[in-house]
Amino acid sequence: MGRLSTEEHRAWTALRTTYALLHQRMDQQLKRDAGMSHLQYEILARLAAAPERELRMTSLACAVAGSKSGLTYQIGQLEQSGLVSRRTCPSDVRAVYAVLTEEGASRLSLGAPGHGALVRELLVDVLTPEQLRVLAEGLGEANRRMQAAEDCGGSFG
Amino acid sequence: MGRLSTEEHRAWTALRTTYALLHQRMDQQLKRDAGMSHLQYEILARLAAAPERELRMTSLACAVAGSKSGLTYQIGQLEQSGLVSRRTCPSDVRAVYAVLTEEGASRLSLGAPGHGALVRELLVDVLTPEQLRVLAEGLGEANRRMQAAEDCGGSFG
DNA sequence: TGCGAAGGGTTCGAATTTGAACAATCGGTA
DNA sequence: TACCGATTGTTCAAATTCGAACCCTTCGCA
Repeated sequence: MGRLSTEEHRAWTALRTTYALLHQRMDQQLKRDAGMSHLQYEILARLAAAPERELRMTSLACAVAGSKSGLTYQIGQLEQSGLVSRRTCPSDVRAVYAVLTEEGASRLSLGAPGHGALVRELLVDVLTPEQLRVLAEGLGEANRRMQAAEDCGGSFG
Repeated sequence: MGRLSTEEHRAWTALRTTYALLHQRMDQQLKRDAGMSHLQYEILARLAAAPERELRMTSLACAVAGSKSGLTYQIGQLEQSGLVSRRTCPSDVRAVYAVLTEEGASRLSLGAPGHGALVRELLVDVLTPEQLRVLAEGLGEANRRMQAAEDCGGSFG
C-alpha cells in the first residue's frame, strides 16, 4: 500500500518508455512505407482481423483506446482516402460500421512487412521466448482486468 | 524473419493496450487530484528525481519521448502555472534548464499517492513478483537498445 | 582569427486529439 | 401507446502535438 519499490517503479517506467519509443519508430516506418500513421495502421489492422472486415465505431474506439470523437475524425480521414467505408446497421439506425475496402487492405499490406519487422527487431528478438511469454500473459491479464472494469464490449488481446 | 507468430503478436498488442489503458486512467486521476495531465506529471517527476531538481530541455524531451517543440510548449504551460522555472546555463548560453519550483514539488506530491496507487492496483498487483522482474528486465533492455540507436544523451530507466 | 557544420531551443502553421454538448434512436416499462 | 433514461455517433471549440524552418551559439579546424 505504500510507495512503489524501485523495482516496481522501473517496471512501469520501462513499459512506458518502451511503448513510446516503439510508437515513434512505427510512426516513421508506416508514414514512409504506406503513408499512414501508426494509429491508422492499427485501425485498418483491427478491421482486417474482424469478421466481414468490419467493426462498430464503438468497438473500434475502445479497441484502439482513443476517444469516440477521435475515431470519428480518423475514420473520416480514412474514408476520404478510400481505405474504409461506412455502413449503417439495418437493425439499429444509430450504429455505424467501419468497413475495410479492397484498397484499404492493399495499403495495409504495404505497411505490414516493415511493421512486423520492426516489432521483431525491437521487441521480439530482444527478449527470450520465455520473457515474451511472460510479457504476453502478464500484460494480457492486466488488460482483461482493466477492460472488465469498463464497459468495453469489444474484445481484444 | 517471417510474419509474427500469434504469441509474438499478442505480446506486442498487450504492451500497446496496457499502456494505452493505464495512460488513460492516470490522466483522469491526475487531472482530478492535481489538475495536471499525465505528461506534465511525468515531467515534474523527472525533475524531482534529478540532481538539483533540474534538467536540460533536450534530456527531458528525450526522456518523456516527445518532440522538442512539444516540450517547449509544456514547459511553457508549467512555467505559467509556477510549477517550473527556466534558467539558462552560464557556460552555454544556448542551453536551458527546467527547474522544479517549490510549488511544483508540492503539486507533484498532490498527485503522487493516487498515481502510485494506480500503478500498484492496475499493474504491480496483477503480476507476480517474478513476472514483474522479467518485465522490468526485458523491457529495460529493449529500451537501452533503442536509445543506444539514437543520440539521446539523457539516461533513464 | 575566421569559417562551416553541428547543437539547442523556440516559433510557426497545420494536423490531431480531447471533452462537452448535441441530435437521433433504442429499450424497457407503465 | 407514450415516456424516460441510456446508447450511438457526430459536431464544435479549445488544447495539444508534430515537423520544418529559423536564430543564435559552440565546436573543430585550417
